Amino acid sequence: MSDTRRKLVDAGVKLMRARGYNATTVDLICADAGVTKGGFFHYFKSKEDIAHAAATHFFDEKTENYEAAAFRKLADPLDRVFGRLDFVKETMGGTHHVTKGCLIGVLAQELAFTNPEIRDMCNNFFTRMARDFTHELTEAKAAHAPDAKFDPKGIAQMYLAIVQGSLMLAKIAGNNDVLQENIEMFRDQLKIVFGLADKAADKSNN
Amino acid sequence: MSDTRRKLVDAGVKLMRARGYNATTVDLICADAGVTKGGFFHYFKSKEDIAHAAATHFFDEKTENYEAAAFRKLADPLDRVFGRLDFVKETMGGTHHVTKGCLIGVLAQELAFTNPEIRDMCNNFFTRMARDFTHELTEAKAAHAPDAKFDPKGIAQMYLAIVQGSLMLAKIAGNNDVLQENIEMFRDQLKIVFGLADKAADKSNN
DNA sequence: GGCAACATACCAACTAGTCTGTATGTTGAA
DNA sequence: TTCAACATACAGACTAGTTGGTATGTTGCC
Repeated sequence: MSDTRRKLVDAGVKLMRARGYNATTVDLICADAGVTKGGFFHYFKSKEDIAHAAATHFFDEKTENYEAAAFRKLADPLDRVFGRLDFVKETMGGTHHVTKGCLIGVLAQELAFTNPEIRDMCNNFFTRMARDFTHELTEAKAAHAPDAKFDPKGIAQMYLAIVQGSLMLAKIAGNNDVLQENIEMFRDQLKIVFGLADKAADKSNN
Repeated sequence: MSDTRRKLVDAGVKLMRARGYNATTVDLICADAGVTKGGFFHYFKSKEDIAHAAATHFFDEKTENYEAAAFRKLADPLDRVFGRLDFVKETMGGTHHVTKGCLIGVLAQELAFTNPEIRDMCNNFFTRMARDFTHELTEAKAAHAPDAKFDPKGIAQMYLAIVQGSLMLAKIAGNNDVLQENIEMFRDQLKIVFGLADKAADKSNN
């Protein structure tokens, strides 16, 4: 694919992630990418067009990273479930690296009521994220807790909400502690749900 | 206080909640409030000024609603903890009423990296929300599970993230199911943490 | 020479904020 | 009581700058 197009998409991801959709102007994207307006509109028919491309690229890249991650190759599906949590903790930023947030989340918050196309795209991405985790939870349940009554889909939705909510709070607070702590709490919850915790109340940190 | 000013604040809350900060123009607020530009700039020195006023009004109103809610009068702090969850489920929309989202969350997502003043204000509001719930959890712990090792502050942060994340997902999905389900899952988690669940794995819904 | 891949100049609409004007109080001294 | 002096609460035209998008080049490769 064209190098210019990629530069524009990268700039779009970077800027919209930090500034949202409306505050990211076409000129700003052009400047950041080192491309002129003519170049921009050669590849994208509108600003909304590059938002789609940027979100899709962002999602695809994250998906590829997940597919390629070490935890994906673990034999036991439950190890993959917990491995995912470690992976998120690492990639979404160690304690000293503040998260840049999730582009899908930013677009979703800003455009949910004003741009149906982008809203639907975000909903689609979120649905796919949840579905992916649901599959893994379902396998893990079949292998380790077939009689448990929890709903893998519900857990996956919960996980998505926790990550998205924590990313926002981390962004606002200026550090990743909330994200790290909440993932650990979710891990404890998962352990309980899978019957891996001896004493429930002893598992929370601090 | 001036009726005109209140109309402007109400319009600001309504519009920014739905459209975010940047897509809400001063003219739009004026039109919605039935006030002219001169009137607007008589009461607010800038657009950012009304965003502060709108967010503050939104937060104060929510806070008052919480203070006045029936669950606040329950004698047992643990009843108040669970009562809060019921209250949120009711007020944030029954199944057929789609949430309009949280103004603080919208402003936070959009302006976290571009407007330090508004970011700090949002962080302040979130901190106060978490602190309020932390107090109640601390009391409940002292009364019902003094030996449990869970951290009330961590639980409160988790709750905040779940609510904010779920509100976003509900907005995007166009219905409140995620919010309702996630609050129920959080309730189950709380029960376990407080030692109220007989069998951990049986408590998740569905 | 023809077409893709840009570059440059430009435009109409919009946007936050200003400016001048005016109607309606309020106040305080004669 | 009255009236000048001043304050408050708007109204609405205006401006300087911005924005998404277009129209028209130019350039280099097949």
